[in-house]
Amino acid sequence: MPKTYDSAGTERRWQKVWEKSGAFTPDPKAPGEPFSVVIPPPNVTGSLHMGHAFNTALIDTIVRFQRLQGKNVLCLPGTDHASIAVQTILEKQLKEEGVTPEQIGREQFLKLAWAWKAESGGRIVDQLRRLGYSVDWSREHFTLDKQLNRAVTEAFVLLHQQGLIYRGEYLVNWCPASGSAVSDLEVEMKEVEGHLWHFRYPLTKGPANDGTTHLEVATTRPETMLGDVAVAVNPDDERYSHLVGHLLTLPLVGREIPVIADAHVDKDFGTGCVKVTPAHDPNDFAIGQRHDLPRITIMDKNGSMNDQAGRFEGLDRFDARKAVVEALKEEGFLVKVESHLHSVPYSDRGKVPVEPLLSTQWFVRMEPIAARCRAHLAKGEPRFVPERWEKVYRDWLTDIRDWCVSRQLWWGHRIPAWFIVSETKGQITDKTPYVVACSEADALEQARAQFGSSIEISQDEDVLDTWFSSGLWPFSTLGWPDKNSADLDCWYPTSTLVTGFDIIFFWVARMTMMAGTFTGRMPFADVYIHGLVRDEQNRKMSKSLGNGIDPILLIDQYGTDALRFALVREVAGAGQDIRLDYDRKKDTSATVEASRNFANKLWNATRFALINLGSKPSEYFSDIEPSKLQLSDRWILSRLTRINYESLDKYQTYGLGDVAKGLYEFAWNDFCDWYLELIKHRLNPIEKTTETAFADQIIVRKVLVRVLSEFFVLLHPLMPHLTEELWHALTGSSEDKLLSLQSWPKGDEQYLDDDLEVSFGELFAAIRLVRNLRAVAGLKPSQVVPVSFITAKKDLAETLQKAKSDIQAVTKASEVRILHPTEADCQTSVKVLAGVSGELEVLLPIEGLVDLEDLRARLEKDLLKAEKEILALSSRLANHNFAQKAPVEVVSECRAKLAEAEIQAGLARRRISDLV
RNA sequence: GGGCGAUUAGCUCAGCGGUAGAGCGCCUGCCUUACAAGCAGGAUGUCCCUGGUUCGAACCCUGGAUCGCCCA
Repeated sequence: MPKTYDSAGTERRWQKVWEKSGAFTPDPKAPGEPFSVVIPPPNVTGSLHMGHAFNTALIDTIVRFQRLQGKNVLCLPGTDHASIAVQTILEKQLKEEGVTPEQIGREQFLKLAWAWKAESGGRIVDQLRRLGYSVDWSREHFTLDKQLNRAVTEAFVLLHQQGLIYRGEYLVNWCPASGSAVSDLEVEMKEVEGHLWHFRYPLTKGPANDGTTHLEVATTRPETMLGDVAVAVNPDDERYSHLVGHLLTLPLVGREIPVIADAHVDKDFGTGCVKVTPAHDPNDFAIGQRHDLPRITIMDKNGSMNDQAGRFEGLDRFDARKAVVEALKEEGFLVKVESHLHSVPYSDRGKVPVEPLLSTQWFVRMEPIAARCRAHLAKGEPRFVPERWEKVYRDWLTDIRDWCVSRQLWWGHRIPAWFIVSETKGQITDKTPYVVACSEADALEQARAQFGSSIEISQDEDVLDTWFSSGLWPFSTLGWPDKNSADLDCWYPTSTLVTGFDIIFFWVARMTMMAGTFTGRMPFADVYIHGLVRDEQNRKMSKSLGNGIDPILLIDQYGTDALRFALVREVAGAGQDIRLDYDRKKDTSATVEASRNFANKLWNATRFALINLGSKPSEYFSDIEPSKLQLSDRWILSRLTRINYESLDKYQTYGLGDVAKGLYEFAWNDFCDWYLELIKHRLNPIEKTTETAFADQIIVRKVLVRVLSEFFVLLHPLMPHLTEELWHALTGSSEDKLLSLQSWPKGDEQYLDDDLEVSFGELFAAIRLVRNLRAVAGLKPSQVVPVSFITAKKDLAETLQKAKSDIQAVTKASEVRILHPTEADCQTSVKVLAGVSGELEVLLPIEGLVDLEDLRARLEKDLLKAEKEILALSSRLANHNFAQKAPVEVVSECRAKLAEAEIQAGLARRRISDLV
């Protein structure tokens, strides 16, 4: 074995072996409780980012753990077609070539899109493989593949049959950049420093009774005044109530518009007069509905002014704003301009302000669907981890709005609706009748039944929101709508969904709604919500900021296992964002490097074991006879059992960060730093020939392989490649026997020993003290000196006595003596180096080498600490309330501590006076 | 406007009623035949502020500050 672990070669090799073995391709008929996870399908928009790596690390850890529990585990992979994102990329590419999508046509465009999918999707799938994802690639799906298209079509038709889909003219969020409607969720509100313009709208029939000649309105969007159809005031606003019903003349346009009263107008905002533009503002749209006002659209779908805008026709919406303000100013209607901070809706994808635009779209009626989810949630379905996200989810379901599902794009699931165009002279208008069907043939049949045989139909040009297909993901990928799918029977509902909080509404809620509607069940039992990976400045990683950290770069440098371990280890506070440190100049990450070092540590610990196991390591995988164990063996076996139980518990309750931390500490501190050091002298006994030394060598080898081989199972979900490699190296198993498919070790309860672990804590403190004194004395590692331990504590003395040879080895002692304070020789040695730990004194009899002042300072520090503790403890005990009200065990513990501190102080004092 | 989260060592974070921890960084000494990606030893904190509950608060409750997020 080489001295350092080669992650790259090892990882690649096991990834191939795993995939070839079919270990992760489960059989629905196999025994074992089913456990299933569908992965959040990454968009085929480029390459994997750190968020995917994080999500993958968590899912794969869970899934591999469940496999070790003997479950029949399916982890189903796939990718998402991401309509808008992909279409945007392609359009940009075409634009560079000077071509528009319209010029090449739908068919050709889709060919390009599929080519893009093949390339980008392929790259992403390769990257998922490099993360060591133990998914079943034979069941891979793409949200736009045939099977899923069938599911989407079926779902749309069923929703339509149930009256949950409707088509209508509404104000939608129009993204001029992508040329499509987007849903409410795809709109992001941004605080923008804008202006509030005040205009004067004159009364049409001259001054009113009180002499009023005009009303003053305030707006943040002056260009929309071209589409104004009224001015609204609050009915309780005495300033204007007498004017309600009067007509105003709209400047620049000349249209006569009424003054109306509407309770939703805020009297205190601006002038209390609101211009009403139903076709361009959601609030105004509502006012328009209440007052039966006309809707005048003044913009086209590119965001420029249409023929309703008169002389402003053709101007882009932002240029039109300037022009309208200028014109109003020239004609004397502009009163004033104020700075004004307000929220502007931006398109998530297009990164431009969304335009509320009147258009005919398809909608899903959400309330009845959401109500079903709320009923499930009341029964705890699904269960959110951490719990607090449940409220977020419930609140959204409670105040839900209908979902605009049509997108004016080509890349996506085409809406299965056909217009009977012959009814409207070959044109598709808002009034054209339509049928919804699973196929064109069905549609034609339906249409003929309704409208006669000589009709012509034409399919809707639009596609569905990508999330519509993602919403079906947990069951469409398992075979729905097929009635008899073995996969669906076995693995649906799925066990756990793991995803970021940022898509609870987009995805989690859509899946529960779709699943509730089509399967009558919630699609997963648990939802494990994690945070986002942020950059070193705590910023969200994003393409536009260019602050993403490429996981592959870190994998190349430190290995997949190191990256995975680092990510999971940081996640202890579940649901919290994690910040990954990163040096952009050097492309290094100290956090991941630390995990890489951990991997290397384990590599070397195994290497050490193999060096010391002789020619046939496999001989030591046999039962351990407890009677032959030494104290340190019992101690490490106790620790092993404990970490086994703790890890099991934490894995099951999604405490993955705790598992990682616990295993790290066990391996590095308990096993490497202590146990391996304690047994070195037994593995290489000086008197190799004696019977007892030989027998002891065998037992220690057995313990060594037991601890390591079990530990590899416990760690395997977190560092799959490394553990698979080391487990094979240690056990000598052939490649067709995989650690990935082993069982979780049940843990040997007989070794759990609290008292032993406590006394080993004291033992370690004593050893540290010796080392410390050696450092003070400036002793070279090679110099051996005798060491005396003096204590009145019986059990501690016993432990020390039993571990005497171990202590001698790790303290480089020529001789170890364990003495009771009454024994004379400890009193007489004046020229010694002494230290105090708890109720234990340590003496190193060496002369001349010591800096006495250094030692005095040390002892005085010890004394001070002890005295401080005595003060704190005794004053607490002096408090009657404490003695009376605190639990007895706390009080007695306090007394014990005080006694110990007093002994310690006494020892320190005496040693100081001995120094002279 | 409503809600959620965070605030602990220089940095990243654990701890969530019994008097403060880890990793990294830092200081000192070591190439001690598993590992210098390492070993041994060491230093480091008004646990954001404010009241309160309690024998006892980093932890629970009031109020506030700062930062971040979600929904209107």
